[in-house]
Amino acid sequence: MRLLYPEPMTGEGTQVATASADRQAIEDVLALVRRHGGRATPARRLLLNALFGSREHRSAEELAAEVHAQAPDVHLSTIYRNLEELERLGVIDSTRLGNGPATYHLASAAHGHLVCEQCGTMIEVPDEIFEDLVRVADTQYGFAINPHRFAVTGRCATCQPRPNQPKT
Amino acid sequence: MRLLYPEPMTGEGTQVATASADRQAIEDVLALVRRHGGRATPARRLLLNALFGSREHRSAEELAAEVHAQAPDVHLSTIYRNLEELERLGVIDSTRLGNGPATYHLASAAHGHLVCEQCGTMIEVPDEIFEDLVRVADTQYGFAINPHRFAVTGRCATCQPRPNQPKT
DNA sequence: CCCGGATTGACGCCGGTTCGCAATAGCGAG
DNA sequence: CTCGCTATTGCGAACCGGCGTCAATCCGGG
Repeated sequence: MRLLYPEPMTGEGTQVATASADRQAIEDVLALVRRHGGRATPARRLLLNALFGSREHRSAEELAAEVHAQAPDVHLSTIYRNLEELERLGVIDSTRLGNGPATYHLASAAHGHLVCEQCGTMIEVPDEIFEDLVRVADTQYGFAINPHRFAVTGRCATCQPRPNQPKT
Repeated sequence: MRLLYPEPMTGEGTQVATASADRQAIEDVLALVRRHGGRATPARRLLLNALFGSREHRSAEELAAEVHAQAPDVHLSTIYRNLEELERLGVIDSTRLGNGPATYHLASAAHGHLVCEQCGTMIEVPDEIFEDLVRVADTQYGFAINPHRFAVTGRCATCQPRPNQPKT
């Protein structure tokens, strides 16, 4: 009935252990959750573990898979509910890239996304490239752009309609 | 069994007739379709009618509803197939705003979109505000942005955290 | 007028996400 | 340590937009 918590030394063999710095960050997040009337549950911890474990973009299903590796009966809907909660608290960002599932990552690793509408390649870009757009949207429309929640679509370098063989 | 075609003078009473300029444009599109090996079908015409009828953004279902007003048995999947086809031919653009259904509009009415992630308000903006972003993405990443296919999310003027709430 | 291929309607499936409900379990108070 | 309140969970089914299959139907060039 217990031992659901990620114990300090679990990482034997295949499992990549969460770094201790992350471990601390996770506790901080849980403290934040508690401060907002929430509770620290195993599922929550495991999800945070997965989120902190690697900084990459992952879909709800992928995160669920990771959580399941340690607690197979955490339900998908629980994952979704916790992701929603964590997003409300500003801990993570969710981004909808193209038509596929939404992807989630820590808000601290914030950045924009360029997604090729042909091959699906995703390029992470620093927020600075949105500076001008942000400014114009603000001054002209009073609109505050959040560059982390949407994907900029277009064609990546290799998928562009080439001027076929311009200069041999 | 017949009379599915929008006859030249149908617009009596409640139905808003498609303007004759649009009527011409529709024929042009159909000519284009034919040139690409496609055919001019009643469903196609009605869908174009709906698209030209008003320049606003509409979802597949909304367009279907409009088509159904004149031909109730046009199937939704036919709408989707035709929308897809028309997009391939460059006649229309589809844009995914937020989580809802995709919206479609004539490519000739091309523009960008700012969507408030709180109230859902959508602001149409001229392509020019993307100029800088387009340039930077191109020079730095070789990425050719298409500003018509995605929505820029953020907070509209009325949904922004007010300045009288200094987050102390 | 005929024929082949484009198009259609019917139907059901799909992936991603959400909802309703009853059971479970944090955690602060006592 | 126990208790109780309520947040949270598991479960399953619903939901939603969209797409695939297939046989029947229609367009339109010859």
